[in-house]
Amino acid sequence: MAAVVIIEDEQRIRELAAKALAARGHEVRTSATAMDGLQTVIGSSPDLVILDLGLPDLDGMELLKMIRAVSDVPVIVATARGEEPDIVLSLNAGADDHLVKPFSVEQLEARVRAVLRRASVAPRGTPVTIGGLVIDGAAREASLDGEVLELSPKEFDLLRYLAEHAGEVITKRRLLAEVWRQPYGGSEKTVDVHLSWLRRKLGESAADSRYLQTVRGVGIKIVEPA
Amino acid sequence: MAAVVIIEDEQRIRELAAKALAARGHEVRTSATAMDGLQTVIGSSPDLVILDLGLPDLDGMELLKMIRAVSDVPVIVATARGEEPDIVLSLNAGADDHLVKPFSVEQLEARVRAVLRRASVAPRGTPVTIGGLVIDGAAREASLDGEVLELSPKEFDLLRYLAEHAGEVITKRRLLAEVWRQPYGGSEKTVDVHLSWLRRKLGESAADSRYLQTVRGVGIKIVEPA
DNA sequence: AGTACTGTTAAGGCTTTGCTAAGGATCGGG
DNA sequence: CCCGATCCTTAGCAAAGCCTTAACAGTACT
Repeated sequence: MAAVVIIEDEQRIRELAAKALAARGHEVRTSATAMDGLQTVIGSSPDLVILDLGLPDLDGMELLKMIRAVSDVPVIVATARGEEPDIVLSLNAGADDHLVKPFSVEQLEARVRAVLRRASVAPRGTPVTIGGLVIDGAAREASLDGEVLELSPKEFDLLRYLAEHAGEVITKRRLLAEVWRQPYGGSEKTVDVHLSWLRRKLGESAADSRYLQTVRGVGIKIVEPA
Repeated sequence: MAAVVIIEDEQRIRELAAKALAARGHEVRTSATAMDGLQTVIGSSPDLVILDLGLPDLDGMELLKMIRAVSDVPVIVATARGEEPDIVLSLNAGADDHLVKPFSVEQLEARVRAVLRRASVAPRGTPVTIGGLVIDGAAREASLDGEVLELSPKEFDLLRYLAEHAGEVITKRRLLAEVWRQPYGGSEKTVDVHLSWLRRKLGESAADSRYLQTVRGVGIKIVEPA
């Protein structure tokens, strides 16, 4: 299925989670400390990390940032009830989802499934093609009708996300959550601006667009031109 | 069933409501304060929130706005008798329904059922087809006999709602409640106008209609043409 | 014929979106 | 460690599109 690293100091929870995920066919590695966990993440390039923020040897948020510094691997953070404020911080620091302890095995599995599904939509390797548009996630390069586009990082991420959900209307809020990794705050105007830039680089405008279609009152979608 | 968060400072009411909903098979979490409530909502991603507007630590309306800023979760607001003006404000602020305290357990259950049913009707999944009409919720696109229709947001929502209840007569009030999200105020005339536009775009008129059939004195229904 | 309900059209105001520009942050090179 | 370049965000205005209200016309029951 997928390789998962669990970083959690409480033995009971660690083993419970490991067993549950292994039973679902995942390849699980566990670490009881932050330092060991970081090594494991670096060494095994997992598809998913489950990280307890309340580790004894290092503040979990720090570890999260360290992981983020070396990898884009999806991270689900776990906090004890009462530490909820950390959740928002961690999501802003790049976590993909969160669990509040104590959590049920079903909860865990559901979150893992959701995050893996979200992540595996981008099976880094196969470029996405929409009409004359080719988006190569591995090379981080996009081209239109054979011509390479000069996109900024955010522009590329935005285009890729839309392309991976081609034909589907995406709200600006969802883009903020998925592309900007800001599920809560953030201004939707920011998305407008990046969309405008993207349109320009794709050689189109809002009025005359081949790929990027505004759906007023809802959001935006990318479509294959007629 | 569904995960419900109850935010209510009066212990008696809180426990009564929690017990009633738990008995109906819901997974219930409760909070006595606004701040705890917000954390719980963020932390547990519930399917429904029941919110008392008369909280001690923060104006309920503020909390409602904060919840709305981070989530589309349906919210039922509760107010004490005499605070009715707040109801209108709260509905405008994004509440989905309301209860006036003291309320009976039956009242509560009925509202919860109604709101949950409403929310789950739209599991944006596969396109709905009625004769030559195809309504694709994900793409927010409708087509008639293969030709894409240019619909405004409200027109699309209206058509989709009717299509999801094909063959069933829907009152204008129900449309105001479900499509316009205005269970109380709002003019039914508005519905007439949108229906008229919809008919035009479907290439029909009230007299000669294939899909949209008026049922005088009751409402409107969409049918598969003979 | 009267009445209540429905259909249609037009106009005004409001919301949403598009785009430009400026300020500040970040990153890399020197 | 500093400087320059790039990029992201915020702010603001202009334009477009949409929704509601209102007024009037038509239609089916009584």
